[in-house]
Amino acid sequence: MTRVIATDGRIIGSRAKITRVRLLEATAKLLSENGALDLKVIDITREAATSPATFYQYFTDASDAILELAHQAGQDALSMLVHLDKSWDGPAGKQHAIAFTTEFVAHWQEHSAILRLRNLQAEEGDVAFRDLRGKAIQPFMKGLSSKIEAGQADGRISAHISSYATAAAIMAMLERLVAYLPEFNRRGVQPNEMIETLSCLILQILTGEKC
Amino acid sequence: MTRVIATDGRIIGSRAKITRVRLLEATAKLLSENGALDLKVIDITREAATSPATFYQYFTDASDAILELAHQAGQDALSMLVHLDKSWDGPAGKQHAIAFTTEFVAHWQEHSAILRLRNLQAEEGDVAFRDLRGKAIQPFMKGLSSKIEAGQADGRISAHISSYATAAAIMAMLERLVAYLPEFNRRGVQPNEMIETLSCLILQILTGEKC
DNA sequence: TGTACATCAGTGAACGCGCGTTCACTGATGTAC
DNA sequence: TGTACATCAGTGAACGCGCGTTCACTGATGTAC
Repeated sequence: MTRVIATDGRIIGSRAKITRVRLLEATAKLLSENGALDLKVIDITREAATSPATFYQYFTDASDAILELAHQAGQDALSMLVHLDKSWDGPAGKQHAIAFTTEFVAHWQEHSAILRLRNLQAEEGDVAFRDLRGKAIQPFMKGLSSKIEAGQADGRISAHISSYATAAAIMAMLERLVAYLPEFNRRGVQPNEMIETLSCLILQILTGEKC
Repeated sequence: MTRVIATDGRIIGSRAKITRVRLLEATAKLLSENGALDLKVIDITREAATSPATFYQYFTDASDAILELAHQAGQDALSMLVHLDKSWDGPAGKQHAIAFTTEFVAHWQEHSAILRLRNLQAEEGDVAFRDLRGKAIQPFMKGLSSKIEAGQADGRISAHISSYATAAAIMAMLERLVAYLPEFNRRGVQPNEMIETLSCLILQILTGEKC
């Protein structure tokens, strides 16, 4: 994934890789501190203590760097898929649901600035971001919808709902609920209470069992 | 809400109001066509066939206009609250759920560019947008959580989940699922199928009944 | 182990564009009599 | 009903800033012998 050639055709060695990473880190930092609307290449290079010309050796523009960050965030999410591979039936289901939810929420909290921007760009029609998002979400959608389909085959879940739409609804809940966390804080709802509730809902949707 | 005084202290008459509306419409149009990242005051005035100086008579800057649009969108959402005032118990519940879901989704589709941006700004810490969003969401949260609390009082819903977190989860689902609609299209999931599924899930969460 | 050369990596400094913003002005509309 | 004046509304044109982007250059590192 990491390109081996700079934008001007130079071959990138180990030293250059470090600089590139520094630029990416600076981008991520500014993104979460100041938001997407005033991200500037010049600020990134200031933050990374380098020069604008250097930035353009590694990225064609700011959105190129963001795309890379979004890609990395997507990769980082894959590890939690193990929780979807297991069966959530029976008493152990709750533990899996909680583990999955906890990790998903933590992942979104950690990468919130980038994931938010990725989604915004995707929704505004940027093809590169849309593809990236599609690929990042696909394994989750698959894991969730196969659980629903299994439940439908067993008759535990109503057969006339769309497994794909249901999986999307769960993803929507997970992705978006992180935005409510600061509000939860203000209202005195504890994070673990929120995780607990969310896990319950997801488990209920996926297995048809109340919890 | 609509201010009666221009930024330079002039009193705004009926003619000026029309110009102001034209500027707002132009802002909304550009926002949904080109996205938030390259919205420019100069483009807004070009679109509205007026001059930059005129824009600054009515708004202090672009985000001032967006704030106003977001406010209007919030007002526009209030009408669907009637569906939450009714009881969703019994066989009629499904109809109310579908009506509510349908209107909510339609509302988000209509104002997606602005609501998306409002939420982004709110999450990135802009106080004005956060307040606006808080106020817009509040009646929905209240309507949903009181349904949940009623269900908990009846014993139909587990008592150890947070009604607030559950309400937020439903809002999250509703708000975010609109982003999946284009993907649904591509996969051949019909919009009404999605509404149906979403209504089922919400009804199940709110009443504890499978549907 | 040292020297010469090739290649990798970084950047100073400048250019130019386009946007945000404002001011001083013109034009349009309303109102008093 | 017309005229004079006050007020509302709109804008041309300019300023200046700051950002994106590039080029030609210097400096650092690696490698051959």
